[in-house]
Amino acid sequence: MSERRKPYPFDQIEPKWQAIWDQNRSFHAPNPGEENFDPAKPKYYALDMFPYPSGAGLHVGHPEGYTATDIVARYKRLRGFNVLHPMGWDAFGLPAEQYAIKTGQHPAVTTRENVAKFKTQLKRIGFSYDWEREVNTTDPAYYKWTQWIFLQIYHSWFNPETKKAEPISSYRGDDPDSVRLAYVAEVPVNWCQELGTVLANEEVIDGKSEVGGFPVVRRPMRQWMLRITALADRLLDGLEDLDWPDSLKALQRNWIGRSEGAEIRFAVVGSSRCDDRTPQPGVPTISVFTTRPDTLYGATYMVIAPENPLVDQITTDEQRESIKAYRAEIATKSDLERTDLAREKTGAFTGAFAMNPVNQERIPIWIADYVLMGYGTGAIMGVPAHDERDLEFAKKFGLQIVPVIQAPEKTAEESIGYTGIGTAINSPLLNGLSRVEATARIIDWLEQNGHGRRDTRYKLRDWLFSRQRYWGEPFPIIWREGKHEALPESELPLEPPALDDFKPTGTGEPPLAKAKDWIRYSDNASRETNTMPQWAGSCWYYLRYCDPGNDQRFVGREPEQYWMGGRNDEGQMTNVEGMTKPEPAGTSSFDIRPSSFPAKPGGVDLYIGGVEHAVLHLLYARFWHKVLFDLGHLSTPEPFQRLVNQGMILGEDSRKMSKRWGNVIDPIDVIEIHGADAFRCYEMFMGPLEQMKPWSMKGVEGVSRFLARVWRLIMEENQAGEWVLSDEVQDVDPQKSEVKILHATIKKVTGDIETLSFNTAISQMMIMVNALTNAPAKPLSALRTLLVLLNPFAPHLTSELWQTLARKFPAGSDQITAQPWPEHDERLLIEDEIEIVLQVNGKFRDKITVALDATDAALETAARSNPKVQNAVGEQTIRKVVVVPKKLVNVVAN
RNA sequence: GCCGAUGUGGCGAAAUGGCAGACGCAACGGACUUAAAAUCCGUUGGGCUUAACGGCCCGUGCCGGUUCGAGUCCGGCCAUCGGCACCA
Repeated sequence: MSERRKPYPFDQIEPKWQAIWDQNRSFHAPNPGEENFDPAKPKYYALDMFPYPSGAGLHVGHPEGYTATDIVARYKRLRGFNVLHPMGWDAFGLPAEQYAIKTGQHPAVTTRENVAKFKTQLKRIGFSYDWEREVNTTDPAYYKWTQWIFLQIYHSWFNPETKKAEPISSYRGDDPDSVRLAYVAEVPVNWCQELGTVLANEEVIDGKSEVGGFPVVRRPMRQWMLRITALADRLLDGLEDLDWPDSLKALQRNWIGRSEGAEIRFAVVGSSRCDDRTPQPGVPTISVFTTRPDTLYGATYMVIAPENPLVDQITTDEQRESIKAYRAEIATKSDLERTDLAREKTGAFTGAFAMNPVNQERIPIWIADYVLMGYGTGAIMGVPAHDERDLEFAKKFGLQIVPVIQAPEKTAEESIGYTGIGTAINSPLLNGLSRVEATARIIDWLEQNGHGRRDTRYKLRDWLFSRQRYWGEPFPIIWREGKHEALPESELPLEPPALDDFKPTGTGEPPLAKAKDWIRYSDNASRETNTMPQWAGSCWYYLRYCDPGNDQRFVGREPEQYWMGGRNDEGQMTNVEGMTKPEPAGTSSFDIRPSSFPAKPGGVDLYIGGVEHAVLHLLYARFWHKVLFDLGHLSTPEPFQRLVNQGMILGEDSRKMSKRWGNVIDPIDVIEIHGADAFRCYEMFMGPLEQMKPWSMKGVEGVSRFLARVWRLIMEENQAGEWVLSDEVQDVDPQKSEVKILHATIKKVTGDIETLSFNTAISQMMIMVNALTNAPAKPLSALRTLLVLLNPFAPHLTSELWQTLARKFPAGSDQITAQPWPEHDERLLIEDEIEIVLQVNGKFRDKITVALDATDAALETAARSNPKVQNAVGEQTIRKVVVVPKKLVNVVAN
């Protein structure tokens, strides 16, 4: 077969350089105290979301973010940073186990194979990972520390006074188990029969499992929970100083869902007489949560959730049958049906009445499924005049509607249904007040009279942390006489038992329960049989990278403080004490000087990954990080300072890549044809990183042509068809125009890498290459600078060309990775003559070339005398002339 | 319904409030070649007009506003995508 001629020999140079990088440990980042550690270098931590190594291998979506971080990592190294750029494997979890059940192969085996496959593929793309720091969440040496961190959480509680996680020993109450950050609760969970496990709320989409799309039902079970809600405020407020996309911060805020309002207590009163206002003996008051306490006078009924246990206590004998019927009807409905917004409101009257504490009105108590047991107190006050749902309900059941907020320019009657900001009416204590004033006053009143208090509620639920699966971290917990206790740290890691049959039992009992010997801990104690969810390992992997081999601690203090310790970015290196770099080491391998840099909450300088992890991984990891920070194990309150979501890459047909459409692109196929450098550059040239964009093979060819042009700037084919250094490459001074374009390119590429605008950086380099292509002599200095600029994007090609140049023209080093990043000289960008745009009434008419120092008056004169300007002005009178120095002249006429 | 993105040629996209469409793809024309591929050079938003050089008008989802000047800023719509959704 006649092999299609390659535009340049990437198939030879790419493996060559990958081997050299491996041998030279080119991308190994030394830790403080290690050989070759240079304390004068600032650190930079560029992190990718590590992949789940599936059997399918990489697709083109994976390397998009990876290429972006790799470019930044290589760029920062050239700028003199000590760069941490690691990779690892998030390998516990459902898909491996599902596959194992299907094929009978142990998940450890398939995981090993898949990791090997992924690693080979990643290496072929030429990523500059420090593979000596590779981590794998399924490695006992790794999950030993996942289990250890769980124990730290288990041994902690959230102290509401300090607003911090603290060791449980600081808790003064009598029931520590009720406040632990890891606790056991009998809770209604999302049970998936098909997967044989419970799932987190986040893993359930529209009543179906995110993995597999199987039906999910609610069912009460004993589960491990993590008290993430205790940190809700901290997680919310901590977003403030992070360099994350606003849209992503909004997603997290939304998910946490803080609502501020009041809890109000309503006494249940006797139902026998219509004027009976005495509290029912033995019946507790009903608490409601509302964000609109200012509408309390308009509360004309109450609704409690059908599942609320209070229903049994308050229902009157006359209503018992209809309540029972309604509850039975609700029980048959799925969550999906129940939350169908289009559905008409339903409900039933309990026969009981409550007393509105502010005006002593007797109001009926209903049950209805539009009130959810899981939010607030499972009961609401109905204010039909100023809440859409309540209004709909009140109209349907003929309940009283009293307007208590007057909308601007409307009558009281017209204000029914108004939910905006207005003035309080029909509310003796509040009349005339604005919403803010009324809310403050009624809360004061409630607190003073013992009817309620200020309160904040969250949509966020505690994190359901246990799974009934085999392929996950076992809990380091033992049960003795019905009580849980921590496994001693000395017994970590706790490895799962070797099981031949790891299928789910189907009963909700975890597969680990089958390992009778393993479960038995001692005569009177047995092991916990649940496993942790997949998110556990990914909650802290970025910390392990800092010190992956440490067997004494989950991460050494010094490496953690070095890599995570604030953001030592250049922008901040100049403004404190005139310092440009951390001072050289003293007695320690380096000095930690937290005061030297303005505090940044996050430690990782750049974190790139998919937006699908916005509320799962990114929230969980922040939660663990904050707990570990509070407990004194970490030096920053947030894990990730700067976060970017790469956009999805679609198939050539603009549909989501999937086997179903047959539009999946395999990166290795692309690399076979065009080489890794072209693949990398194309992925970055497609468009803005954050944007969703379709793949185009033609586009790859275009970028490949660009790289071939770079190659041919420097190489030519001799008679024998071999590539040799071109005679046109000469050690001459570049021409003036070439100097200008060179410095413009340095400026553009440098700025664009900092802002991750890789597409425009590449386009500028194309412009420069196009300009050099037909130059009779190719100036060596310009070529060398170009190669350094292009190196982060196309590392193999530029390494090879650099080395080739160095043979004929010896430079400091024949390794391009040892070169400093070039700096542009602003003076070389300035021209002596400058183009001025002439406009008439804002419309472009002509452009003229004038001396750089032309005065405004001279520009105006030139514009007025320009024939095209005169023509456009015609008979009109010139009213005004706007002169923008060095830019344009706009003649205003009419 | 609420929150958040996005809307520019045939396509992917550029554009500190100052020449809209850089760069690339596709298409077309030319050079080289016996020929093709590759490579190099050129044209390429739409319309009107000129024998030609050229000239003129329109154009960044829609409507309005601010401004000497708006793809960009402000207000109101429409469409597409994503997230949340009876959250009190």
